[in-house]
Amino acid sequence: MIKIQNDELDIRKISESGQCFRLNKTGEGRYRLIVHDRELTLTQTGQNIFLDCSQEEFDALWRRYFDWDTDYAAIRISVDPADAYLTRAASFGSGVRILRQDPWETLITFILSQRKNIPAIKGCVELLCSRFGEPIPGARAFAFPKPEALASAEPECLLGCSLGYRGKYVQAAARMAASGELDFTAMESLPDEALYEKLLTVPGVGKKVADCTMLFGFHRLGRFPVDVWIERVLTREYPIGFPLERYAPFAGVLQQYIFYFERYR
DNA sequence: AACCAGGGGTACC
DNA sequence: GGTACCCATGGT
Repeated sequence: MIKIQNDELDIRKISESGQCFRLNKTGEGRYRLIVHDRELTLTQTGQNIFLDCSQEEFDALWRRYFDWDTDYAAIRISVDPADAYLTRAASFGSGVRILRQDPWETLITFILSQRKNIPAIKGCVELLCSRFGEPIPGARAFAFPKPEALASAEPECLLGCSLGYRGKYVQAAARMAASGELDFTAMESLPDEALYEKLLTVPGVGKKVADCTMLFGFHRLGRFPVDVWIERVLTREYPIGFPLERYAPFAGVLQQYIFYFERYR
């Protein structure tokens, strides 16, 4: 058990932010996070966050996962003071960070996010993991399935995970990943536009899912996914357009603040 | 460019 | 306990 402190890290807000579907509340101020083959229990009271891991594990894994070295306070301070809406949204969303999730898992979870609400997405993801993922020793939890496991899955079994018409997209993406046609390591080093084009070749991936995969899975902080919530804000608050250029290197962080603000204010 | 896809969550009655 | 409506959309 270790204690960490960071004014710009709010576990509750991140769990509600809709970027990660395996960070869930298990009790008062208590959360469970599953990443790769590890389960982490987090407890937050005010500024203090307790993690049930060693300092070595934190340094080796979680520090990077929580994007510890990005200065979110500086990003919030850079917001144009004349932009009252964005100032309010960034303040309300402070503590939200962009997690460094696994690109493969991010791609699949956002493919199956289409036309689903967040609780429904979480349910689907857990079903997929319990049926196709490896059990995590001593954790009563399952890792996210590997591409091979989903590539060879019986279609009926995928449908049993409430994937609906998304089942065929998930399987096609899994086969592309298993065959090496989608090489996530190689994709890491592609420039934004090339990565975007590559993701759009995956069945079931349009602009929104490609942008979410880039932002949450490849940590391309400049990407600005536009979903129904953001669309409403753009038409209501930014009729002449959102100043994307001004915030180009980290527009995605502001998108997260806006999304969180719109959903929970 | 309008329309459909499968089905679960949720508000409202 | 019905039920109408919504949902971090993409494909046709």
